[in-house]
Amino acid sequence: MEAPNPAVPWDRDELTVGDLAARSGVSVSALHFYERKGLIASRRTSGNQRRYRRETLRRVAFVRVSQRVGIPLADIGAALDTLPGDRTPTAKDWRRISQAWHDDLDARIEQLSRLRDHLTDCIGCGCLSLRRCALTNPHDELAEAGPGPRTLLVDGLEPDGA
Amino acid sequence: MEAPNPAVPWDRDELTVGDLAARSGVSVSALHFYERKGLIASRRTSGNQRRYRRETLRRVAFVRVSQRVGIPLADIGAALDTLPGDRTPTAKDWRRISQAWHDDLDARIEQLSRLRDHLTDCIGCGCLSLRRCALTNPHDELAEAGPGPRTLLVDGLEPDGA
DNA sequence: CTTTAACCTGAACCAAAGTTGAGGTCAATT
DNA sequence: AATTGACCTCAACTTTGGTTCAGGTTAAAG
Repeated sequence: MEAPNPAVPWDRDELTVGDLAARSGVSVSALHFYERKGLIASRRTSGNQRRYRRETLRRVAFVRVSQRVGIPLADIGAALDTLPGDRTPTAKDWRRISQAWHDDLDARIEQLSRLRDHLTDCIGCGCLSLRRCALTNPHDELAEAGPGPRTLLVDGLEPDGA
Repeated sequence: MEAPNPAVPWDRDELTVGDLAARSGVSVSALHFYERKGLIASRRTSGNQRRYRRETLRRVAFVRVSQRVGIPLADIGAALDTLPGDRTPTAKDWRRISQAWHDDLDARIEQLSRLRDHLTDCIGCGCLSLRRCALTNPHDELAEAGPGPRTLLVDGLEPDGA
């Protein structure tokens, strides 16, 4: 049993979407979604079913790890696009694209730490006064993405009876 | 000029939505939105226009600061709901509810730091192997909110030719 | 008194990251 | 051959934090 059978319609090195879901822990619908977004790819059987290369497992793992780091799917896709298309990515390839996330994490940790320290100041002085508090004043840009809701304008506020 | 005029239709301690927008830096549409969500409140003039108490400025400032910290509006609203309804909140009140964000930031910074260090491990070993890598294995729960995409299940993966 | 700026409501729309459901096909087992 | 479970597509729906638009009212200034 389990002898290599060249007649099976798909190499047992290929995974069905259900296999991939079970082994990656990602739902089938999410895998379809990732594929629509170009994060993973499949070939189709004669019956139009997806077959994934084993390598895809690693890609999905990378996607999930990256999401935990807080990277949006679009950026993850861009990183995956820098992997070589002509050969299976090596450990070195993965190391390279992971390094970007590491740097990103460093930066975000530092921003959050600064934010926390400012918050401590503000708690200390009890202010939350728009004019004085650095927190309301995002001169250091943080989270300035998306359809922005205007910048905070902050002057002329102090005589706040409340 | 500027003598206290008791006949003006609204106390100059009240702000129109435009005033509040200008002074807080938040758009009018966002203020409407915050009001629908119960984060701020207004009285209405006879002509159905909003008038905000000056105190509202501080609430809006708190909302924006909290958003920078990464707190969702619903949680901000819940925090604001713990402020006294019968009197104007004091500096001590603001300090109290800000403290929660500080603790939250601390926790998130620590989680991100752990994540970064795990990532360093994984970069070091080049693995991203689902079985070995702690990153893919969110036993320490992080970002497990929302309609969750199942937990990662991770065993039986190693013989990955890719 | 008229004009204009600011205000009102409600509905529709945006992105992200999927989920859910309907209606239909494929494949493996009995 | 029939059944069952896994698969397919497409469309609609979810949440968060708003923005934009249409159509109509109010208020302040000239």
